[in-house]
Amino acid sequence: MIVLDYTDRRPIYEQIVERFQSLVMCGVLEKDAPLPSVRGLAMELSINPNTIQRAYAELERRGVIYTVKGKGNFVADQGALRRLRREELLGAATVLVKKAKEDGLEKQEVAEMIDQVWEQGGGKDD
Amino acid sequence: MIVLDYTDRRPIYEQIVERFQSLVMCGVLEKDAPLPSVRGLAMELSINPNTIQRAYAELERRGVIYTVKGKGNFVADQGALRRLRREELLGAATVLVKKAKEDGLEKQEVAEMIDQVWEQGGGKDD
DNA sequence: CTAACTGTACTAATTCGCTTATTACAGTTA
DNA sequence: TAACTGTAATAAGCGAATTAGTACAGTTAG
Repeated sequence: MIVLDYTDRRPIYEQIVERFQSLVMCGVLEKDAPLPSVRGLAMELSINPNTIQRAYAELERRGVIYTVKGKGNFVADQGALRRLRREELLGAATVLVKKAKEDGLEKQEVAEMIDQVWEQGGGKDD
Repeated sequence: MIVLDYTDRRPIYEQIVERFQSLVMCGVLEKDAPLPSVRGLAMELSINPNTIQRAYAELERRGVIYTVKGKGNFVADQGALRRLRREELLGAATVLVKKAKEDGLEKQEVAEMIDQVWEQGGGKDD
């Protein structure tokens, strides 16, 4: 369910955060579904429990999951998550626009590029 | 010409690389234009010459600039660069589209988002 | 109650990449 | 020759990420 990419420059706790966020967002993990235990997942990934702990703490801070001491971590209500994803989407759009402007492209050109990627790109509606 | 952002998580040598790449890409720096000297730019930015050196080495590796020992660094022919930036731009667009599809958005909605970010975002044409 | 799970907290040590400091060498040019 | 250019190399410092280890607290099944 979780795969680490050690060639990725981002820290692994951040990869874990992103990964669970995606799993929740796309419906694989539904509301109140339990996440792997801190120690269990650490064992499975052959990393330190502290690192999992850090990832879970961040997920809770973002409102993606909630914690019950002694029981575990569970997927939270998705209201906050939708807002979060909206922000991420805006972030991605901002990156793209920034690059495009740096290169002196016109808005029209970016729109065409989006159009092209949308059609060809391996997405959900294929 | 070069501004460092210490709140940016990326290393400064990478910021310098990106910055010069943009300057070349948008035509501010044309073919064979000289770049600031290693020591000079280091002085101006109050950082170590080694860091500039590293950035210039990377720019040369990418084919954005070329070096003449004893004389300086100069902007290379832009053929390779255009292809490079095009790829980066496509990458950013792909990330955006992927996220959007994950969230079940329509192409139209993404276009509107781009439009909005384009207008409000502090960009080149303000 | 006990054992075996859960999460939480904290400190020390390590590792790794970025950056600095410093020195030295080599090519160019006025 | 003097004052620029780039290049190379080593040592040191720093900070973030990660590990290791220990301890404490809540839950649950036997």
